[in-house]
Amino acid sequence: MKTSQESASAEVVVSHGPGRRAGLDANEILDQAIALVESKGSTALTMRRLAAELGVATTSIYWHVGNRSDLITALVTRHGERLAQMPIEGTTARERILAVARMIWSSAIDHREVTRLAAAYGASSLHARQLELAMARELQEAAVVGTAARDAMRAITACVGGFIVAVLIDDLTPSSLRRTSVLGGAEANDLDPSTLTALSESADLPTLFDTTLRAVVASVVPADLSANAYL
Amino acid sequence: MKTSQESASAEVVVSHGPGRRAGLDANEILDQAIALVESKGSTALTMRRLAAELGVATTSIYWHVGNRSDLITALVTRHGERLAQMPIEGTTARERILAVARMIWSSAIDHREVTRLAAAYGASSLHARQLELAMARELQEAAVVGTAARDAMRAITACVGGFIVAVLIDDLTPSSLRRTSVLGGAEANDLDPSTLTALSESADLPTLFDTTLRAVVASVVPADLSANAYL
DNA sequence: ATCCGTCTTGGACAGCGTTACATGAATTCT
DNA sequence: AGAATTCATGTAACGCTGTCCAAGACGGAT
Repeated sequence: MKTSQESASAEVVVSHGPGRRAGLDANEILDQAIALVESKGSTALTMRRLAAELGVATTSIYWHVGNRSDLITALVTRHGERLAQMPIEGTTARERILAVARMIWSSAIDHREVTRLAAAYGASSLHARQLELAMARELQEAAVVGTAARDAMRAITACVGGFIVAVLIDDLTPSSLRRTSVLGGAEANDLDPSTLTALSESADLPTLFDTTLRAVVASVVPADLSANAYL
Repeated sequence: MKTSQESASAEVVVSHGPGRRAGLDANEILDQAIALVESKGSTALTMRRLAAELGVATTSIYWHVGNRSDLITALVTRHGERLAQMPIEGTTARERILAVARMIWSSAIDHREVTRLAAAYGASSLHARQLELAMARELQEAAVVGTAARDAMRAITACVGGFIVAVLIDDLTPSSLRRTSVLGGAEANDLDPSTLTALSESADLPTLFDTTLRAVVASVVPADLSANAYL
């Protein structure tokens, strides 16, 4: 409704400059919002609290960044751009693709609150946008282009996302319905006792992530000098 | 707005049980809640709306099922028990495990609103509890027990969950930040044009799910008469 | 000095989960 | 029978949320 697009595209460089009014900047709001989310948790991001943290009336935020939807979208986009700075290591194509997957995974865990916020809002793909583009580049380097590249990316990112929510859920759930107790405390059916005890303990997700994604990448990206993609 | 005593008493005059008190049952509340979620969406489940739908004061729900947390937990559990009724088909162990994975996937999509609710509350593993137990049984049939079974289940369910949220997100996102437009509308960098156009179209997730999970299962479950689990 | 576009504000509205308290009905006890 | 106790429900309120509206305050242009 408001002319938020105009101010956003205008890229106001002079935030505190003398010519204009000294006041709020959209970027300043987003930075403060990111800091608030990362320090106090994703559920702590409320318009009133953010405004109070900025020493500003609540409605000022609406003027600068619009909706709460718009706020989160911009926040996630801005934060996602910070994530794609690290270089990608690895010699073979598969290794480099796996490295990007690992980067998505680890950065999501390092900034789990922002990740949670993005997930709750359905903007996870927006959050990992830059990193997914990096993956597309690496896929292209491995001679995977077109619809094959799209399918490969979709499969890899789906599995990566699954592992991410697995971790994020595990340290959030009220521990009475944790996966471990949910499955471990099952009625003694026809399962091996060693399996039951194993299910009551949590798995080593990082190595499990590595093993599984190696298999997924291998099934989608042809080995060097090989042709066929699907097993 | 308030349904006074007259209308409430006029409706509840008939008693559901002979000896005991007439009135609400916890199961009745849960069934109505499930119906409400599946018809009006996961965000429509609010204590007041559910109470209004039952023709009851809001606090009655608190008396019967407690918190909103408890309500959702019980709801998800109850709904999850309905899902594990279909038989599992397939001859080889891998096929049967894949069939269970496919069942989790398809039932989550068929009841996507309940799935969404469970995911938002972090109770997805509780939702799929019965089906995951079925998978544990099939793994045991394939001679995968103990920690290996736990790791296999964790890997498979993580990937399944990833694909589920991929679908659930895609038909919820406000289409301006859909994955397709998010990635397709990227700044024209060093990507193949065919890849860019492919990224702007949505993938065929069902077949992609099948291919990917086949690879994951194969990497975790040893083939018949074979020994090694990991590729 | 006036006007106007930019920015900021206080106050309201509807809705949410949750609780304290009161009230009525059914069962049980005396 | 009548009284006491448990069970089930209703009313009203608290604090919180996102959002909008009308009205101010400031700076530059006319």
